[in-house]
Amino acid sequence: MNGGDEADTFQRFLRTQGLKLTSQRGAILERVLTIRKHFSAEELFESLRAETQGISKATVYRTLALLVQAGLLDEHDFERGHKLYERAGNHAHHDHLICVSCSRIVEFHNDEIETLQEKVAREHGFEMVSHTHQIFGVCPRCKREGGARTRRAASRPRAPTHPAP
Amino acid sequence: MNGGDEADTFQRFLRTQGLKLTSQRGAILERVLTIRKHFSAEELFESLRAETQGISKATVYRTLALLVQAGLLDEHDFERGHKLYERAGNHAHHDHLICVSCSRIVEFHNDEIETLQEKVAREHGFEMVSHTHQIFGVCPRCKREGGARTRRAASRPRAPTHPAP
DNA sequence: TTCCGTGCAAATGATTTGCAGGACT
DNA sequence: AGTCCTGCAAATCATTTGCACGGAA
Repeated sequence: MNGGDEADTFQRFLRTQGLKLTSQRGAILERVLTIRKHFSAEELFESLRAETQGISKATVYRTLALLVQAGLLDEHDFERGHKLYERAGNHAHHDHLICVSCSRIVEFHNDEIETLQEKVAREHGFEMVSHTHQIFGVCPRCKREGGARTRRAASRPRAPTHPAP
Repeated sequence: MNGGDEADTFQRFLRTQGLKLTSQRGAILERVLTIRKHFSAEELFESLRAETQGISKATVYRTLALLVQAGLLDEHDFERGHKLYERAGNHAHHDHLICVSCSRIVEFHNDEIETLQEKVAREHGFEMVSHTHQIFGVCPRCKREGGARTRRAASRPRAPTHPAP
């Protein structure tokens, strides 16, 4: 579950696909492993552009896809037209609470909900494969401060994509 | 909860915004009210293009946004880069089961999950505003038939955006 | 008469892809 | 040698927007 393991996992994955571990892929993996929060392809690209002698955006996108396939990253669709990634495997499965004011993301896990989901799927004859569960709300800090804070692009006040329950 | 009501609601909404109920907006609302399932802007546009003397795609997009604001439609982000809409208010709140094979969408509602969500939000100090909950799996028909069926674009085998739980 | 709306086409913006020269095995 | 890769730029694709003319209140 440390970097070495994940480099090995990636290495192995690439081998099974007849692919190679290039310096760019190595640099991307290494950087990705240092990021603790959710990040976009763009952010990763910017972060790499500086130091490493430049990795193209196309390669970042291509490598992120590989890392997702290898099971090292999870991919989320919190905001339309803007995927976010996070390290997989270092936490147990979790879903997300998202602040509608500052876009902060907090992870949560609830066994009862997990169980109920399975049950719902079963009741409808579905064999559950995966799920997405996002709760949108106002985080404690924004409630306190009045909510004008913006961490990521909460500027365009994206109406929550969902009706209030 | 019939068409008349919703036309009134829209009319009223437009008035409060200083907007007008044009023939195009009327035609779009009318058509939208006849659709029972989830639909995309593109599909709505195609469906209108035929009969009405042609409504531009831009107007469809603009009007869909108004209908969402007016609370007459709910907007969902099931597939990346492809919003789907559905009539609001005629069913109680619900979430979705989505077949990973044929893209069929089945609605579900589970009070226990709803309650637990509120609880999770509260425990993290969030004031819940809305949520999105999608369960991906193989529907009964696809399980039976082997799953090669494609209703919508299940062609590009969009890897589920989420890790298996 | 005065905004509001519409259609058209061009602009977006994240992501993807075609291509040609490079690199690793 | 033979693939696999990368960087670049051009291509996608759903959605949005700028403009100039037509229309409802």
